[in-house]
Amino acid sequence: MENYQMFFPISAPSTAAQSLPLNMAPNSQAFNSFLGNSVDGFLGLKSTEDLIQKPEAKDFMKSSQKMEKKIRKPRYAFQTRSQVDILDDGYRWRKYGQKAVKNNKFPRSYYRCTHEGCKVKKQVQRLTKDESVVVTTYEGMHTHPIQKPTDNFEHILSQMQIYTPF
DNA sequence: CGACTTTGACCGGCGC
DNA sequence: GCGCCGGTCAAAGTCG
Repeated sequence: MENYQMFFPISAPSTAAQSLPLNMAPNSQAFNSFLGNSVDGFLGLKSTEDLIQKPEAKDFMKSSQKMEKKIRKPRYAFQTRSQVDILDDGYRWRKYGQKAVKNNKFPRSYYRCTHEGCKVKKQVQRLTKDESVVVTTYEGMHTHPIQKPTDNFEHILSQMQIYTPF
């Protein structure tokens, strides 16, 4: 259970970031325990894998984007306690939208990775229940190295204000 | 001047 | 079929 810290898609020291294909979905037994109310700091993590696939049979002429086989989108949600919405994970994000969320007075922000050919998206939103909690939902995987001058892990942790109960 | 935000419009899916 | 809703586009604005 203490291995969840490697699930952060952030610029962990050197190799950890590259070997982070976010493949924690298969045996996600352990993650269910996160979904309850856990300690402060890292509040939860869940993957919504198969619920996302759309029936896009008729979208075959959506020419602008090549649809590569069946597009199933695994999404991974991280809940962190942070004062700021922008959790700098080492990648560069371009904001492309913002919408109000029902039952939530805070808006949700939509970001896309700016790397060429990288179609990773993420959404950031806060909980109405507890406005100090930020939910970041990642969609897709990065297939390229981190673009920023790598921050070290501790800097990021302090930025996210995570602590572990160990 | 390039990179990124902002923000209303637009669009497709879905429920009624 | 219509209207709501969640997600995306894109033009204009902002910032370093």
